[in-house]
Amino acid sequence: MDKSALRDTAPQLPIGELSRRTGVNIETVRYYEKIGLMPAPARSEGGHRLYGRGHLLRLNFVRRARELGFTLNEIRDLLELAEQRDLPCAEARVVAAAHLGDVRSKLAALRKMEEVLVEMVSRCADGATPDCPILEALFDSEAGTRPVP
Amino acid sequence: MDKSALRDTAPQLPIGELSRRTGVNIETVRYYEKIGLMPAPARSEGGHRLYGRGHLLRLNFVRRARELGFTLNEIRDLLELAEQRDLPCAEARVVAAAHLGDVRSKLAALRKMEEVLVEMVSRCADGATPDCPILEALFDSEAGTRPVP
DNA sequence: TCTTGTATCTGTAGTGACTACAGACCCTAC
DNA sequence: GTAGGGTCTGTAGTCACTACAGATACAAGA
Repeated sequence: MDKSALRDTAPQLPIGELSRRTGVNIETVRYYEKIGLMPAPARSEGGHRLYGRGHLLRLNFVRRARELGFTLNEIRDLLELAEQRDLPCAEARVVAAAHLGDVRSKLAALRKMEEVLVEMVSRCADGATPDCPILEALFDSEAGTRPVP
Repeated sequence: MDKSALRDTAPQLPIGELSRRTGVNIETVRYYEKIGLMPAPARSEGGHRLYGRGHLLRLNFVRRARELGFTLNEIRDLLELAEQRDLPCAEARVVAAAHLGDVRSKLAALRKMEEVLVEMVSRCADGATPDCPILEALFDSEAGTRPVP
């Protein structure tokens, strides 16, 4: 891919078109501009934003990275790397690997949650037990209580 | 468990002690009071909050439910159920089962993310490729693009 | 050219679940 | 009485948007 295409900002698309082509909400596009994630585009005489191919590429990048759970700050870093010419790869790998670590700990936490919830719901299978095991489990102050030092 | 203990609000513990015993941050305790998740406790002459056993039970409930990923609104519902005497179980089960559904879809999404990230990071194994496959993958506007209707 | 309907503009405020202050006040132990 | 904690209120910040109000621009048809 030719990264210099990122710099192609020849005014062409209004914001609605950009939004439709990228699947990113109009308000979100403006928000990205406000926080400096998207460069300010050219404007029509009346003040409407006009985007170029570079904006399209960049916004697609952002969307895909968001879908993968990268934070906007991580994406900012990745975009900066993408604009450099010399070996950004090692650094991009660091960002991606760190993020993979995050994803994996979230996965582990969610798997535990799932386990406990399945156990709760199944213990309460008929939904007519007098003392609800779900509420009991949540009230049980022993389980999962932080040790008092 | 005797749920009427929830109503035991005889003033005993200052907020710091409650915080230590439940593992919930002091600021968070005050926040829960502000949004009506915790009932306002008694006060000392000087205006310091004094909590009873009911508050302790309730806050432990909230913490455990948060650890399981319930939202504060879901927890509000569960607490209301817990305070009713007649068969709240079926309803608690509905809340828990819906939440289990949420957890499972988050799990599925995270597993997909993990898969893609692993693939990205491994393709970039040496970190010295001239065209970084991580950045390429993010720029690739075909993959994952919303179909234009 | 005028009108109509849609697109876009700016700016502000709200979401959830907290966290982080500032500046004042209280409480306990020595 | 004083030193050092603990606690008070209120406000603002976080993240990543989303929702609105009220004004203005633009494109297509009559």
